[in-house]
Amino acid sequence: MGQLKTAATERRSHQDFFNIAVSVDCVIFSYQDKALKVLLIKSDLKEFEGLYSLLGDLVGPDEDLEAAPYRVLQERTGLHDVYLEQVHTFGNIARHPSGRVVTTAYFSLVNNKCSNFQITHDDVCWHPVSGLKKLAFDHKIILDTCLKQLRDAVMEHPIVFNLLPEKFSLRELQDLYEAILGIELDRRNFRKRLLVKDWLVDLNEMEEDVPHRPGKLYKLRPGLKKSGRVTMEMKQKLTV
Amino acid sequence: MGQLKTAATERRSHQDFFNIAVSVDCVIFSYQDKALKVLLIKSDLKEFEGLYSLLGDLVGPDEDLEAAPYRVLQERTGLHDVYLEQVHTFGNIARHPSGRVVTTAYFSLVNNKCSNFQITHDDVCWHPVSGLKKLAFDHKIILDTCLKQLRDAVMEHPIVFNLLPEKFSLRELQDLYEAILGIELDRRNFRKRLLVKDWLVDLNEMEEDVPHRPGKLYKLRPGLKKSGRVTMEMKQKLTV
DNA sequence: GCTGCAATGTGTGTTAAGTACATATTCCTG
DNA sequence: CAGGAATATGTACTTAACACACATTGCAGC
Repeated sequence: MGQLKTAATERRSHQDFFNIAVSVDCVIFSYQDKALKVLLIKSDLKEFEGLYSLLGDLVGPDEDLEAAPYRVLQERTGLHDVYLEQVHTFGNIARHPSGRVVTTAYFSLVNNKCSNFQITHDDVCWHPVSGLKKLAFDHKIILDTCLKQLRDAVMEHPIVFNLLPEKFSLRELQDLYEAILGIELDRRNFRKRLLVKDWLVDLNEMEEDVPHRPGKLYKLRPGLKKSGRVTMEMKQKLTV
Repeated sequence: MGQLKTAATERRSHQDFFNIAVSVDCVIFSYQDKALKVLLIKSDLKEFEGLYSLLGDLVGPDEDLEAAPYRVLQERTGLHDVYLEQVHTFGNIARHPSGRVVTTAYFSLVNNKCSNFQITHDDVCWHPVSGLKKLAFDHKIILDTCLKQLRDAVMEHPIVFNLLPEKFSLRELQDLYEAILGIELDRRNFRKRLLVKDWLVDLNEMEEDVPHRPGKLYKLRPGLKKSGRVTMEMKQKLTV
C-alpha cells in the first residue's frame, strides 16, 4: 500500500481504517508417541464453548509482525529459539465474533522434550493432528493450510529436525516423516533419499536400550537446522 | 488469534490495538514484447520522490481481505476476472513512513491486450521486471518475493496462460516461460514437458503473418485456467 | 520455379531420480 | 544357542529430465 489518498479512502473517515485488529496465530507442531501433535488452548469465548483454538495474540503497536509469533511461542512454551514459517493471512470480515481481526498464520516446529519447554497455562495441551474435527474460529482451515505447507516443505528443506532430539536413528526419522505425511514409506528407499541429500552426519554411535538390533545414530549436519527456508525478507537482512 | 485477554493485551488500552492499518499490495504481472512487466505507480510521498511503488490500498472495514486485491485490480485496470494469489504479509514497524501499516502481498497475472483493460491513471505504467532497482517502501522485496513464488509455481500449475491470448504457439509459450524464469530452455524438451502435462489442446490452426514457417496454435484445455492453485480456504468454500 | 535460410516438428540416446523388491547382518530374547 | 525382528545394503525396473540430431515446411531472393 503506497497511495493513502485513493477515492475509496477519501470516502471514509480516517478512524474507520484503524478499526481492524491484526493478530498472529501459531500452529505449533511437535512429535510425541509417533504422532504429530499441535498445541491448542480451550477457547474462552462462549460462542466456541468446548472447542479448542490455536495460540495467538494481537500484534502490538510497536511490534514487528514477525516478532509477534516468537513472543507467543515464548510466552506459551518458554522456547525462544524456535523454527517459524509464515503461511497465510486470513481476513474474512466475520471470522472473529468479537470484531474485525485479520490474522497471519505461522507454523512452528518445537521439541517438547527440550529443557526450556514448559506450558504455562492449564487449558493448553497437545492434540494429535490426525482426527481433529472442529476448532474455534476458522482455525481448522488455518491448521489444514499449515499442515499442507509443512508437508510440501518437508522433503525439500531440512526442517523436521527441529522436532527431534539431537541424536536420532533413521527409523525414528522415518516414523516422523510418516507421521507428518500421513503415509507409509519404504525403509530402503527412504534411507537412500535422505542420505543422498547430505543432511545427516553419521555419529558412529548406536541406539541403546532398544528391544532389538540397535541402529546407527545420526545428527543433522551443522549449519542446516536454522536455515530451513530462506525468504526474500531474510535475504535482504543478510545483505544489508 | 482467539484469546483477546492475554497479559500483553491487558497492559495496553483497547485503542492501541486498532492503530494498525491493513493494506494489500498487488504485484500485477503482464507479458509484453517478450518481457515480463509489472504495473507500477509513481509514488506521491515526498519520502519516495521519483520512485515507483506497487498498486495497493487499505482494506475497508467491511471488506474481506481477499476482496481488496480484486478491487484494486478492478479500479486500476478495469479487469475483474483476474488470477490472484496471496504471497506473504509484511509488517515491520517502520515499513511505511506515514504510520503503521501491515500489508498482504498478492501477485496477479493479467493480459493487457484484453478488451476490458485500461489504465485509469496517468502515473501508472508498465515496467520490465528485470532491471528494476529501487522501489518505494519495501516494495522491491515484495516484488522479489512474488516473482520467486511465481517462478516456483509456473511449472507445476497452469497459470501463465492468464498472460497470453487465447490462441498461442509453442514458441510464444516458451518465450513467456523464459521471460518468467530468466533462463533459456531447450525447444524440444520444453515441448515434451508441456505436452505430457496435458494442459494444451491442439487447435489444428496455424500462425499467420509470421516471416517464417508458421507453427501450430494451441489453447489451454478448458476448465484449467481458473483452477491454478487451490488453497485450503477455497476448498472449504467448495464443500460448504 | 528453384534453392537456401530459418524456424517448426519429431526422434534417440544418456543420465538422474524414484519405485519395487531381495538378501544379508546384527543384536536381543527365550 | 537357535529364532525372531529389526537394521544395513543391494539390484532391477520405471519414470522423468537432459543433450543433441535430423527431417519438414514455408518464405525470400535469384
